[in-house]
Amino acid sequence: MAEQDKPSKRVQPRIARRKDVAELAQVSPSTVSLVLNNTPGPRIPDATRQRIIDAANQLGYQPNAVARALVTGKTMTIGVVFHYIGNPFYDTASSWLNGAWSVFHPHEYRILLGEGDEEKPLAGLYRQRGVDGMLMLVPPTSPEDQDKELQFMIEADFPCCAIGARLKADIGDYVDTDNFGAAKMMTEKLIQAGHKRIMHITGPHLFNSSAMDRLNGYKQALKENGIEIDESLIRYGNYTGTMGEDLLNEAMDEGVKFTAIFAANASTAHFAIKLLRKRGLDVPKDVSITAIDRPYQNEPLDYELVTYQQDTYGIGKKAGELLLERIMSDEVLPSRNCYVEGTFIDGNTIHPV
Amino acid sequence: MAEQDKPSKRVQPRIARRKDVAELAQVSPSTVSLVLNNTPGPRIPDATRQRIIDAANQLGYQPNAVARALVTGKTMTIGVVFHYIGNPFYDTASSWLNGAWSVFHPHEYRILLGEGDEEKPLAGLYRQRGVDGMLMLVPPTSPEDQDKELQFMIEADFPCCAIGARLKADIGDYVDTDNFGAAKMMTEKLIQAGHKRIMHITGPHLFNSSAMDRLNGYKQALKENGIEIDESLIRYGNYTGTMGEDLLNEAMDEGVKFTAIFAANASTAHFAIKLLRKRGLDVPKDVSITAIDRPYQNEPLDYELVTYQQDTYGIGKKAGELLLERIMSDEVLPSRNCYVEGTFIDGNTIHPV
DNA sequence: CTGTTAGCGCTTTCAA
DNA sequence: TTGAAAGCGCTAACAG
Repeated sequence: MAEQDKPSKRVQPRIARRKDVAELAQVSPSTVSLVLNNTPGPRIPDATRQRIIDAANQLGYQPNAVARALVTGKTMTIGVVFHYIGNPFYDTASSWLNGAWSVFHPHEYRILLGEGDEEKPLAGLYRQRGVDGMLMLVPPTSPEDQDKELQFMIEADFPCCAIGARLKADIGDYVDTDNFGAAKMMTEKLIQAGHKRIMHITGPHLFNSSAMDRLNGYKQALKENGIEIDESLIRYGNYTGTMGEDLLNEAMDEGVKFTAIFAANASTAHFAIKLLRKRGLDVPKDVSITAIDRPYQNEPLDYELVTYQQDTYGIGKKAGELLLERIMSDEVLPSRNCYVEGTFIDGNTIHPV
Repeated sequence: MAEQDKPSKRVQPRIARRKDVAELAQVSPSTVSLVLNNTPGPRIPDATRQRIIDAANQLGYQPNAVARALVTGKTMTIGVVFHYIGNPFYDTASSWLNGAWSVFHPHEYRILLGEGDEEKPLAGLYRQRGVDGMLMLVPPTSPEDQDKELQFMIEADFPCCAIGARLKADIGDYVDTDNFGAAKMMTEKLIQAGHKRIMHITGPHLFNSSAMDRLNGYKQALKENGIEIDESLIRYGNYTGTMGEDLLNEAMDEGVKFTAIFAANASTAHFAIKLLRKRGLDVPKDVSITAIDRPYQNEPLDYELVTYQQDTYGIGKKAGELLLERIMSDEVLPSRNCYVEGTFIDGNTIHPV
């Protein structure tokens, strides 16, 4: 009675506690835990066991996760952090999350959405909320951008996994598309069609490892095929279509000659195609184009981009698996880089030279 | 020393506790709380205060949210539940979430992603994880589908807010587009262009209140304009384009005559347009079309749909605000239905009859 | 087999 | 002005 008398205007039907179950089942609270948690050691007779289970059901009892977390030190919560973007949710993020969700949900882990804060993206989730592991979506590539909290977590062997950009070498897990390989492949598609003057419009290669890898894959393809790298053909963009459009416009104004473009992503390719057409060129007759990822596919386009489709769901799933494994393991696992295979999508944006 | 000796192979740099701060600052643990929480009553002298703050900074101390939650009863966590869908994340969900995030984040509330489970979508978040409030995305409309947990929460005056479909009348808050008004408007656009035989391809009106409201808005528009409702013109779909396509195909095979279509959403409209063209009809010359929401706008379409664009970000934000207000308030607030205004988008899919 | 006990880290009276 | 102590609900030894 007395304990219900906190002066609150909300009169809530009290959520059943362990004690309530114990009283109803005529046992002590710890026995309730023993039974409901299926604790291995002690053997509770079936009669008692059943009494407790019935009581729990009757009261709709579910153990308070907060109290449990306090004593076990595990919150059964995975932090998901989106680095350095204003909006924490965007389209591919959904499918990464779906993949991760699919592995965590069955294990009773829940996803807590991170700070989304440039200042302290990790501190809160790790130190305050006590998440059991962390999934970092597109963290910054360069070491100096990786904050002290990350450093602290790494030294603590805290389970974490990066997606979409790797951390410093050999630190934590990393799951992504093989951006190097994909870029190399998509460049080679153009080379195989006879192209030699291939422009590459990059992503933000200084801040994002996927953009860097794609750039390197492009270069490698040229090298292996005896094509000299011409810096005037490399235009440093940032994955946004409008930026890519401007860069291409600039290059064309400069009179740079090229017969093909490998665009770092679909949006860049899309805007490039728009611009080329605006300037009276035909795709692929005059300029062939490949890229990575597809334009949003629910809507019809009047071209079919030759591209490499990332498996974002698969990446999220794999990342979840690695992270879960790391969380489950008592040992400190070595860092793992893991590439999830995507799909080559053929189309009509390549024309033999 | 002894307390570090738990047999774990992970040697973590210990996260600083309140006690550590207290020792470093030469005060008692409770004084640390007093200072760091800015507790109103006691006046700690500035010297002590500063010593504590310095110590906290030096150790990177941040209060353990789990322990705090256990004693305060507030987890500073908002549960977000996606009802009855396999994948908890999808495109519009992102923008709802972004809106909600924008209000919760500054108040230190974090978002915990819900069960996504048809069995017990609410129980875990509410009873186990102890979230302070719940945002329900597209919950089922019909009372019998609203589970017992929801009933329990309602009786407990637990703060919750539905988005995208309302709960039973006058229970909890509800934020959405004014689907009735929007549907009425989009139907009237067709009527104003002289159309009288207007087909409506609905959403899942039995399970989703937005679909139901749109259907009613359509009917109301006809009524107010003296047009008799012809049941053969109402085709009961489920918001998916393919379903809409089949229904339209069926209707046309039956020889139903119509000069316009009000589609319940953009996907339905899109597939309808595709089908009409396939069957040799021109949009809008032969059939005019309006809908609600726009097709994915980053890609070019060869039509511009006359439609009503929902403000999903705004809806999420408003829902967050109502929920936060409810959480903050000691009193039990009355239920509120709140409509967030969208935008009429003109296009070229209406042709005067 | 089951109950008692000692915390997990914190907030919050209440004393000193 | 500060510290001591109780307790949030639970787990996990350890007794009995």
